Amino acid sequence: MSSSVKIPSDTSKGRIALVAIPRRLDKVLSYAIPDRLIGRLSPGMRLLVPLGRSKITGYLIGVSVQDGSHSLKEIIEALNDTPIINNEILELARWASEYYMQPLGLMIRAAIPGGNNLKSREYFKLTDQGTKIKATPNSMKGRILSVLKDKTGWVPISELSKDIGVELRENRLTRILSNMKRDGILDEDIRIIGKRDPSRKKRKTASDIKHPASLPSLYGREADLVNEVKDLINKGTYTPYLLAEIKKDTRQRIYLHLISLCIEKGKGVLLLIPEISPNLSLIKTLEDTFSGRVGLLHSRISEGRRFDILSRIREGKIDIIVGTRSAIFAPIDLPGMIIVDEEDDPSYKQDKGLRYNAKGVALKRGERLNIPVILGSSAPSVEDFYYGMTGVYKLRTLPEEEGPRIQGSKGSNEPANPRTKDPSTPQPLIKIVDMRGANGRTILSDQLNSSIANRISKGDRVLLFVNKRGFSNSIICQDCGYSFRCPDCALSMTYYKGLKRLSCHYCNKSACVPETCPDCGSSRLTEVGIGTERVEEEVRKIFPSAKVVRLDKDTIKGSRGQGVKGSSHRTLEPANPGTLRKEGEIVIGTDIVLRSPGNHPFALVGVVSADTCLHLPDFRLSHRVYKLLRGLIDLAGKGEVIIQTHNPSHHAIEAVSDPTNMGLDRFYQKEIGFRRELGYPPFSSMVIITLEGGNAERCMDRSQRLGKILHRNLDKGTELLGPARGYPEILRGRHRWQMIIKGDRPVQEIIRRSMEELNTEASTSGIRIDLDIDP
DNA sequence: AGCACGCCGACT
DNA sequence: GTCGGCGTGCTC
Repeated sequence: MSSSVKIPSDTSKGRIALVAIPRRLDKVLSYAIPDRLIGRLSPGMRLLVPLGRSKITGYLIGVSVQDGSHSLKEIIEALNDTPIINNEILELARWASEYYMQPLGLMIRAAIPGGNNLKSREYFKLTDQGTKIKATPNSMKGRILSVLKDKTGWVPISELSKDIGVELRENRLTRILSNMKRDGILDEDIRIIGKRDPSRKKRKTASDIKHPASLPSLYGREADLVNEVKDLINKGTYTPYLLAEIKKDTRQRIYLHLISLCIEKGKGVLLLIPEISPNLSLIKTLEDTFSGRVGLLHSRISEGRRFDILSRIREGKIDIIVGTRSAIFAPIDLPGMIIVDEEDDPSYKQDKGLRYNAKGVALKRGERLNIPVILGSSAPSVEDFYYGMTGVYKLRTLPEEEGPRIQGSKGSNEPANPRTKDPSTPQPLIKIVDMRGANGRTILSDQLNSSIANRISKGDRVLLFVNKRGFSNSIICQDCGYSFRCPDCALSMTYYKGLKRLSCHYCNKSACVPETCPDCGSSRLTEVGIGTERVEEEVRKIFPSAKVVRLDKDTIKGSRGQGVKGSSHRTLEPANPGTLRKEGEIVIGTDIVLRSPGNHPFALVGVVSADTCLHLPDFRLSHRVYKLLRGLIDLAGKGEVIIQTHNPSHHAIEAVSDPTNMGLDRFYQKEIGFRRELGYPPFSSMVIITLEGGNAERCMDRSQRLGKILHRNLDKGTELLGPARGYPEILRGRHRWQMIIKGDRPVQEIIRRSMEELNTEASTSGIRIDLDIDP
C-alpha cells in the first residue's frame, strides 16, 4: 500500500517535505508532498507518514526542492491544519538536538507535550485469489488461510495471531504475511488508532475565577533585587542571574513579584521546578495569585489535559507555565523571563530517556529571546556558583539573616521593615561523630543514642536519616565472601528482611533469600550495610515504647505517582499535634523526607549514614552530600544535628559544621579548587560516552576502537579518559563501557566524525552508544 | 527502536 | 525443501 511515487524532474519547487521522525534515527527523511497538501504545509506541523511497514507521526521541519532522483514515499496526511509548535520552539528543539546530540524527532516529541498518540495497526483479508488457494493445512501459511477463510472483512493482526496461536511479534508470522501479500493472496490495510483531538473539557471561565490573592510583602534587599530584574524585563535583555543562598520562601516571594511584573507588561513567564510534589504550595499560591492564567506541565499530566493547556496557551489564556523539565519547551508567546528554581537539581538533567539539560535549554532560550533567566537555589551547583563569582552570571545573594523567619501574613501590605528581622536566627548545634573507630556492626553511636533518648523523653520529634532503603545493602557469605548480586546488573542486591527477599534497586528484579551460600553451602550469611529497615529494627529494640515511623519509597503508597491530584505523599506533620507531643516520635527516612511537603522542624536530626556512597565515580557527589546535609540541618531548625560519618575530614562534611552559613564559602572554595585541579566542569566541558551491549567482547572491542579514533581526532586542550568499564559494569544484562572527554571547547563535531569513522570500520549493531553532553 | 532480509543449521 | 534462530542494516 505504500505508494511510492517518482517525482518528475521538472517538478515545481517545494514538493519535498523534510520530516523529523521520533525514532533513534539521525537523518531527517524526505517525503513527497501530495498535490492536495501543496501550499498547505508549514514547519512545525505533525504529519502522518509511512515508515517501513507502519505509519507514524513525524514533524515537518522544512520543505525543499527535489534533492536527487530518489523515489520518495508520500505524506499520508497532515494531522493538524496549523503547526503544533511555533518556529521559536522548533528552532530551540533543533538547537538542543544538535548540542545534546539527540535525534531531532525525539527532541521535538519531547518538546510537544502529548499529541504523539498515533499508532498504526495492521489488518488483513484474503483477496479473491486468496480464497481459491490451497496450502498444506498444518503449515503457517495453511493456518493463516483457514483462519481468514472463516472470517469476513478485515481482521486485525492481533486477532489473527491469537487464533493461530503465535506470538504477535513473532518473526515468521510477519514474514509469511508479507510474502502472502506479495503473492497477491492477502490484502493489507494499515489503520491509525488513537484519538486525534482529545475532547476538550469545560474549563473555568473568567466568572469562576476567585479574587486573586495579593502579593506577599518584600523585605529589605529583596525589593532592590526585584527592581533590578524589573528593568531587564522591561528592556528585554538576556541576563542570567544566579540567586544563591536564598531560602525557598524568600525565592518564591521574589518570583511572585517578578511574575506579576511580567504579567503587567503583557509578557508570559516560564517557571521550571524539579518536581511537582514538593512544590504544591508554590503552585497553589501561583494559582491563587494569578488565577486562570497558570498552566501546569509535567510528565504525569494526561494527554488530554496537556493538549488543552497547549491550546489555551495558543489562545493566549495561559501565560504562566509552571512545570518540570520538558516544560522549557512550552510555546508561550512573548515570555518576559524564565525561572529555573533549584537550578542544581539533577532532575533537570535526568539520565534516562532523552539526554538534555533543561537548564541549558533555558539559558539558550533566554538568550534567543533576550530576556532574563533566573537560576535560583539555596546551595547552587558548583559550576554556576563559579560562573556567578566570575561575572558570567549576575550573582545575587540574600544571606539568611536578612530574611524574616516567619513570612509576613498574606495580603498585608506593610512596607519592608528591617525591624521585622528575627534576632534569633536558627543555629542548630552540629556534632560530627567519627565512626571509623567503631565496631562495624554499630548503627547508632553512643552519642546519637543518648541524644535520641533525651529527646524522646521530652516528647520531641527525632529524624534519623539513612540514604538506603531496605534492610541492608547486601548479603554476603562469611566463609567464602560470596555476595548476592543481581543476575542482570553486576551489583549487590538490597536485602529486605521483612519480605525475606533480595531486590535490585537498579532494575527492580527480586529474588528469594537462600538459606545457604549457593557457592560453598555455608549457612553463615550476614548482612552488610545499613538500610532504613535495619535502623528501624535497631531503634525499636533500643526504644521499644517510642513511636517509630519509616518514610522511604517502600513505605509510601503508590510511590511512583507524584501527580498533584490525590498525591499520596505523607506529610511530616504530626497527625494530632495536641496529643502526640507527649509521646515523641522517631522518623526514619531517606531523602524522600526532604522532598515531602509540610516539614516541621525536628528537635534532633541524626544522620545515620550520608556518606556511604562518597566513593562513587561522580564528580558532583560532594555537592550532593553537602546539599543533602544542608537540607537536613535546615530540618533541625534550632535543634540538634548529629552526623555520623566515616569521612570526617571530607570537605562537604567539614564545611557543613561551620557556623557561618553552613560553611558555604568554605565548601565552594575547596570544591572549586578540586574541580580546577582535576579539570572538571566548570573548568572544562565534559562529555560521557557509554557503549552498551549484550555481547561483552563486542562491546569492549567497539569502545576501544572508538577510544582510539577519538584519541586520534581530539586535539590539544582536550583529554580522553578511558575507555573503562562502566558503573555498574553490567546493567539489565548489558555490558557497559565508558569514556569521558574533558575539553576546553565543545567537541560534538569531533564525536560525530569519530562515530562515523567507527561505523565504517566495524558494525555497531547491537551496541547502543549513549552520549551525555554536560552531564 | 522495529522490522525485514539473509545466512545457517536442524528437522523430516 | 521448510522452519526457526540470529546477526545486520535500513527506515524517505
